[in-house]
Amino acid sequence: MLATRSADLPVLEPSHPCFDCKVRSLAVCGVLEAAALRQFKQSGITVQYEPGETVVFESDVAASVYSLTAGLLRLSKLLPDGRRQIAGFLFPGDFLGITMEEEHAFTAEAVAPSTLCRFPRARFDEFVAGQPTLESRLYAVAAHELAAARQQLVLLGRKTATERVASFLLMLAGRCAHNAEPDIILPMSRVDIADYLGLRIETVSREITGLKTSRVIRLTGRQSLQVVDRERLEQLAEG
Amino acid sequence: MLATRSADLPVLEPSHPCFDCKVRSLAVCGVLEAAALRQFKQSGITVQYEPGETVVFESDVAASVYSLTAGLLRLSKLLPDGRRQIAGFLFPGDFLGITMEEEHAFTAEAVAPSTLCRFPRARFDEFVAGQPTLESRLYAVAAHELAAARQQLVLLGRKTATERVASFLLMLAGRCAHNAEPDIILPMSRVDIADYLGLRIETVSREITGLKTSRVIRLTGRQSLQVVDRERLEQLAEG
DNA sequence: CGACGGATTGAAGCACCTCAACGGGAGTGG
DNA sequence: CCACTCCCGTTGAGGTGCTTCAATCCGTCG
Repeated sequence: MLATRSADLPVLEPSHPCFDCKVRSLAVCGVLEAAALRQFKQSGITVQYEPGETVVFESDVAASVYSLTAGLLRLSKLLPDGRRQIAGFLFPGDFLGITMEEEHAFTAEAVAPSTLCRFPRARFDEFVAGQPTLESRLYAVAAHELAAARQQLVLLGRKTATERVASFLLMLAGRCAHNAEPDIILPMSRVDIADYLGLRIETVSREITGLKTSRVIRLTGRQSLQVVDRERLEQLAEG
Repeated sequence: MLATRSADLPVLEPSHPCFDCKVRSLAVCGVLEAAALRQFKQSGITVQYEPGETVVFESDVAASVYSLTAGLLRLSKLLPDGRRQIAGFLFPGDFLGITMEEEHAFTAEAVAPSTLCRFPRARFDEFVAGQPTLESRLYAVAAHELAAARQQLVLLGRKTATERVASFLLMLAGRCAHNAEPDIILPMSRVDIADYLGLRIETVSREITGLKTSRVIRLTGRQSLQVVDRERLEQLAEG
């Protein structure tokens, strides 16, 4: 697990700019001491985006990096004829801006209303250079993202529609595991799910209906469902 | 480009253990000074693998990291029923072992006869902690791999068979660009190509035949070909 | 209420897969 | 030197899983 153990998290004064942050233990900031964190936070600002708004655009100069504190982003790429692939979703605590290139390779858009801490890239790099723990934390985040992306390669290259949807629901279930309520929330539209799984929305819809019909899941709303037979769902996800 | 500019490469004594290394400028080692490099090299050994041999196995404990100096590796994952996805190929200069997990997530096997420098993970991590330039170089490598993996997500999720094969040939062409001869070498079998592109070998074969028939490429051997109409190939790759 | 956007359902098409046969170069052995 | 085999790649014919196109449903909002 990437999250810093809470025992390691320095306690902050109520006056600290990050005092209220709910994702500090998850975010890269979690490795910083109170003083360093204050300095870090002061070099950035908080920004908000509404659903559908673009945070960074593919081929934009990568002038800033971001830490997502609330909401949900999607990372996507568009082919010339309009086909779209979503490379991943960013959840609170995730970092946006892992690149050594001049330009962003993917577009980042808000799926839900989102709050981010934005840092000028130059200032960020400079700060990182003086904070070895932050640097190695960034490496860990990059390694983690790389493993996730490669796992997704297996899904897109070799899994059937049923396996893809089952894998996706399990991934979301993992994300929701900390919740008290048993519902899995689908914060994104069917179009986003389809573009993430390399399917069409009709296929996603049919697969979800199929899982419902075979009593593996139960729909509790258009954006929420419950896993009835977790074991079966895991079997389906692996083929 | 990730390669260290040759102007930055320290000149080595003929007695230096890395004097003969052909990929130092490409590998992570490229950022080390002669003395540090000597110390680094001494903490590892050189190992050889023949085609088909396994370097690391999926779910093996990640006890070592490697730098590939010659040959070709494939990173792959097997589903329970035998379906296989290749997540990527490692070329000389590439680094094997970007992970913060205890276990490897993918199997690494030799495609061609391969030579690697192997370092015990603990010793490696320790060394890296004392070499900030190496640490940031590793981050750059991870970021680069991440971008490549996400690019491959687009290919697997949204591209047609023709587009996949065309993209693949262009990738190889880029790898061979430094060569004097105009031939693109396909160092891996059709099976490997198919498992990398999320296709069947029959489909790969048909697509290559199609490109040959439409005079976009010319076959100069089973493992080599020439690009006749580069522009057309690029159009085909993008849809 | 009607209109709208997102989701579902249905029917037909097609890109790629599956299964099967064939080809051709490399190695082997007589 | 040719015959044989093996392995890998190619080609062909038929099947299928997902897509495409189209209609319908349903919750939301004016």
